[in-house]
Amino acid sequence: MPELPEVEVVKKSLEKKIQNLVIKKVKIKDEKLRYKLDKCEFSKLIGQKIKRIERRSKYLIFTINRNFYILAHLGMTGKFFFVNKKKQKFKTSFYYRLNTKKDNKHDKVIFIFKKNQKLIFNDIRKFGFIKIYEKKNFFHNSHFRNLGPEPLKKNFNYNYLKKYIAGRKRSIKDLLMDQKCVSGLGNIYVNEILFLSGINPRRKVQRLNDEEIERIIKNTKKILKNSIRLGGSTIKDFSSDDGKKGLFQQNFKVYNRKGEECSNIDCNKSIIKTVISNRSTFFCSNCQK
DNA sequence: AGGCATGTTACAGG
DNA sequence: ACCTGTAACATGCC
Repeated sequence: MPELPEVEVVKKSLEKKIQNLVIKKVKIKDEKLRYKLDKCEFSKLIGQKIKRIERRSKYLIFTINRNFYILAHLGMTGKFFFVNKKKQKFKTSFYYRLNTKKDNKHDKVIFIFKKNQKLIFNDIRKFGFIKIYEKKNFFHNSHFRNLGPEPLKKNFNYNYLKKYIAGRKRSIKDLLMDQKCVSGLGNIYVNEILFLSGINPRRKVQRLNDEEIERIIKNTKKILKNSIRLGGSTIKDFSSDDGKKGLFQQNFKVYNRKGEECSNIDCNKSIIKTVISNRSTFFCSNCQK
């Protein structure tokens, strides 16, 4: 699920459901995630209230009673489920039937609240993590130390990117995926941003002109906002039955569209797939120079 | 069977 | 010390 828009959608959805709930119990079903889960650390949360949830880059931050923080990252396949009093199970904003067999196979952590309400962290590929921090240790944690600006904030702007590019020789695709430059973008959205900007993903950053840098900034914000509005992207199709799954994938112009005709009106070339910085890269060689 | 998948980071070499 | 590229992590799907 997990580039900035998806994490933002999860945040908004969870916020409504678990804010001010008191953690009665924590069950660790499988301690093997990117970082091994520590049962002792999690037991400190019992009796504490979840005050609020925030997002930084692709990380979720749960503030617990002003004493602790929970830091979570979804990796490639991490998900949160909420089970309410009526045993209805929700995946972020997507409604799920309970007990659809294998959907609990990769449950890792279950937080239990009053009236048997639950928050479940589930992760198939185990690239995600959940860590507990005491407040005093949280702000200089290793995950945040090297993060660049939030792409939707004002400090991600022309002047910033122009300065960042100076002296670097990488491709623009590589740069936008680097969390030190700007934090929260991933492979899908970078492909889409460069298509909308008409810039070839292999282009070296030192060869971008001022107008192109400005265009990249504007289009980054535009695509992220639009995706959040549509509930993010859902690549594998889930059996949701309230129609509220993420819809942005229907707006993909290049990602996963190898061989399809370019969506620009006056272009009949087909989308090319290649590899840049170890990741699948899609673009139109006619529209992206 | 083999290749590929929305991410991060440790490490090597320049 | 900084910059860049590669491999590794784990599981499922096509």
